[in-house]
Amino acid sequence: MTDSEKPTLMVIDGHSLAFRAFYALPVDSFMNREGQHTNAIHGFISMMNNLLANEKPTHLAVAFDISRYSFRTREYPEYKGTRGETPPEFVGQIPLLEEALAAMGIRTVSKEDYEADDILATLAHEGSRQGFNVLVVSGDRDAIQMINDDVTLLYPNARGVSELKRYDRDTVFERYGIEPHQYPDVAALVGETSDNLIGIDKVGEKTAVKWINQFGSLAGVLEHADEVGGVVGEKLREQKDRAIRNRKLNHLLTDVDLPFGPADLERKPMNMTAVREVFDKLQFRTLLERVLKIAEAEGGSQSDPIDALVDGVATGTVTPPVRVMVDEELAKWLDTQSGKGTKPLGLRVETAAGEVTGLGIASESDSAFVPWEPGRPDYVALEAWLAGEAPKYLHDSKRELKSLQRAGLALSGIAFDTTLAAWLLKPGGKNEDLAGQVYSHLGETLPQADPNQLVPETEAPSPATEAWYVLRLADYLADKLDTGSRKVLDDIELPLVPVLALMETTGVTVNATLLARLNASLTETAADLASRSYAEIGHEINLGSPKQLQQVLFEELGMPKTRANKTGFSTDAASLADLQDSAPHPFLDLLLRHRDATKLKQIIETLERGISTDARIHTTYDQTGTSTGRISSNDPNLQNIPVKTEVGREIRSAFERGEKFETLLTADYSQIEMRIMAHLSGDEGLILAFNEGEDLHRFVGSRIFGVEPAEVTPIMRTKVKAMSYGLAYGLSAFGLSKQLRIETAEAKQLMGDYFSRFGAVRDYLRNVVEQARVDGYTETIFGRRRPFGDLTSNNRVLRENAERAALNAPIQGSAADIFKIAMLGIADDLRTGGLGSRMLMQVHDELVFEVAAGELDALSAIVRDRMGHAADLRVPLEVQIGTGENWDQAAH
DNA sequence: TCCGGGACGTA
DNA sequence: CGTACGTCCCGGAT
Repeated sequence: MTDSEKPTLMVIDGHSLAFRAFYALPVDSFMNREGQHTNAIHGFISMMNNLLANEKPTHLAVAFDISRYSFRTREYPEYKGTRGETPPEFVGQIPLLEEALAAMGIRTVSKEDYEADDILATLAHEGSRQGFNVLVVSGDRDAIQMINDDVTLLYPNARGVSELKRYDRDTVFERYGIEPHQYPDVAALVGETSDNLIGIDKVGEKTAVKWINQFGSLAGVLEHADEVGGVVGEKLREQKDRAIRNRKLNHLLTDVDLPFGPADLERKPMNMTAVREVFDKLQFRTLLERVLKIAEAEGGSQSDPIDALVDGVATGTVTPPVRVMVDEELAKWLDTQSGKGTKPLGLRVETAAGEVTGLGIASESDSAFVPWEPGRPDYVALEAWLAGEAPKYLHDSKRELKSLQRAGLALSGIAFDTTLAAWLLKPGGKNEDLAGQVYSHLGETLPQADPNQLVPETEAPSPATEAWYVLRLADYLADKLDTGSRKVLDDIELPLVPVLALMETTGVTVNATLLARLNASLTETAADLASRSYAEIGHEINLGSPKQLQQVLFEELGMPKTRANKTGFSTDAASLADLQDSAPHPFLDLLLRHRDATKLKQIIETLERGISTDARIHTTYDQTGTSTGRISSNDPNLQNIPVKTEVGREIRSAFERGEKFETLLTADYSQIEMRIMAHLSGDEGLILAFNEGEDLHRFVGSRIFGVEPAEVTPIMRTKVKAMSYGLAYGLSAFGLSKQLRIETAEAKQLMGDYFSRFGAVRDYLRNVVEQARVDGYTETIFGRRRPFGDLTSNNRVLRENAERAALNAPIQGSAADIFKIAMLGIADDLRTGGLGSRMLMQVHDELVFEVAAGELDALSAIVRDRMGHAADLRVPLEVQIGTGENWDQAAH
């Protein structure tokens, strides 16, 4: 067998390489959105990619130390004792690195009481005996002893891990003048500073090598110690115990008992979904591409997920044959499938350019494709089935419903939605399309037509087959849902689908003329502010460029440095306000006002782009857009329309009632999150406050400051308000002091006083986090769960972020539940009451309606009732209602 | 052309 | 060193 025919076993010392990477790459430049440092992971994976591409190992493992303690530290406690505390920025990266490697199909190994190098040596030894080419990748010089004719060492150079130097017998001899197996003898004499192993005084590499060559080995040297003359000879005789101890410690074990051998380390295919997920979390975009490329190259010969994507449905799965059905056959089939006691059917809508072109309908054993052409009379049965209550399982049902609606088809009986179910199970995860869900949940692959190819190599699956997969996914997901989540799905999310769809198609009238006028005026304002800004600093810059602003503020004007961010120093509004205090300059105010004007301009322009031909804006609500249970809005986002400033409210006033409608009506909950806190914490003081119906902040203020409610000053009220709201977010005394621009001590005092009066609130907030740490998730009043993993993380930033999110989740989430329940009730009443008024917008705790002529009182009653009774809490739910020609007027 | 970061609008 | 979002622009990478 020639070398090139031998399999290649690659074994890597994970810790030493990751550590090298950590110091080679700037720690501050590699951080993901959660504040997790990633430089070591990045460097390591980058090196890994190079190794995979260049060395093409057939067998591979990465070894990690479990701890810094091993049998060596037991024998010699000072071993590696010079190493300081592992930097905290490094520690948290190892588990993530292991996760990334696992996704890449790379095995990681470690063993209690042994160092990674021992595992490497054992595997190298075995591999060499079993006929492998062995590549050892390690940043530890002790690894040199493993080198022989079959074993090569790849050792990082001083610059990090991007370049690895190859050491084989010849290179070692050139470099040290000895055989690799003699290296530990040399090292024992010289010592190894990094391991805290002191050598013989006065003996350096040269002397040690000379002796070893002269006497063959350390044993030989010690035997002939008497023959060595001079001061070094004396030292050798005096300190030979050091050398003996060093030699004992730097000997790597080649017989560690491992539960597998080299042959078991054959490379596994990458799990592309997992790779994408992990790399996405780490925000490694370029690396992801490189990994994908490598996976593709590797996938060429063997069957792995990459090939499976091309080859179609994974072997072992038998999809029912697709029957094309129309006319009587379809009617008959639907009849037999959807009678009493029959199971739900999977439904999938096929569209091209937004138009429905066909439907897939599937049972467990049967799948039908129904080509769709509008107006065919023989679709009566289909239309009746779609519009009826017969249960249907869908993927992304709101989208499907809207597609059908555009084709003039009504859809009812949405009994399961795999998108919603997957979201409820993992509300922080990303939305996957059907093929993605099939892959990640069922481990199978749906063939995907490549949209970039005119003649696709692979044919897209029939909607009928897709519908069949929807059924299977639904079974799988339903099984994973706990009863609480299932109830949320059945009682809240699924019924909400048609309600949201209706709001989207209804849209809201926007006065384009008014927006255009506002835009023009803001354009002037912005231009004026810009030129005055330039005059202040003596030249023109792009005021929208934080980078150029930094140049002006901190270099040209020499202002004191603000809060640091990744690109330098912050120029956000809070920082600029601070600067106005410490280094007043007219430029600052002009800049802020310019920002304000351009921001509003942008919002207006985004809205203008969103106006449809019916003069209305149709947003899209994303029912799975948040981790807490809220709905998000996009294209355009109607949940962030300005309200706080005068000009902002002018934008709101462009949202008008539709022509045939009497007025707009807005309804919102007052202080719903605080009420939920009162309910959940059971704090008698807070509950009393709400039941008395008194101004909450005034009530709380009087308790905290020990004055009569009437004596609570506006300043006191502001402080109390900020704190009350902040509590539900996990606000710290420091954060409170910054927000209110008061001393930290005062903020501390304020919080202390608050908690001494409303102690149950503190107990509750604490308890939420503790419970979540135990359970691994938080739960809303209605059983909606949000999982948390990082509550037990060793990384402080991650852990504390998770803690704040966890304490907020039940509060924000319960409010979302309550609000959705209210929406369902209102939609129900509107429908059954046959009202012409319409629900238009949802902004978390506010609803906007269009009131049909003569329905104001009826609608108000419905809204008040449904919102006020959406949940049975220990405090009342207060609803505020306002009306007006436009959204601004309707506010209260 | 794409994408991350900064900034900022809302609840 | 306050939760939850979406969108814009800039500037560097591609």
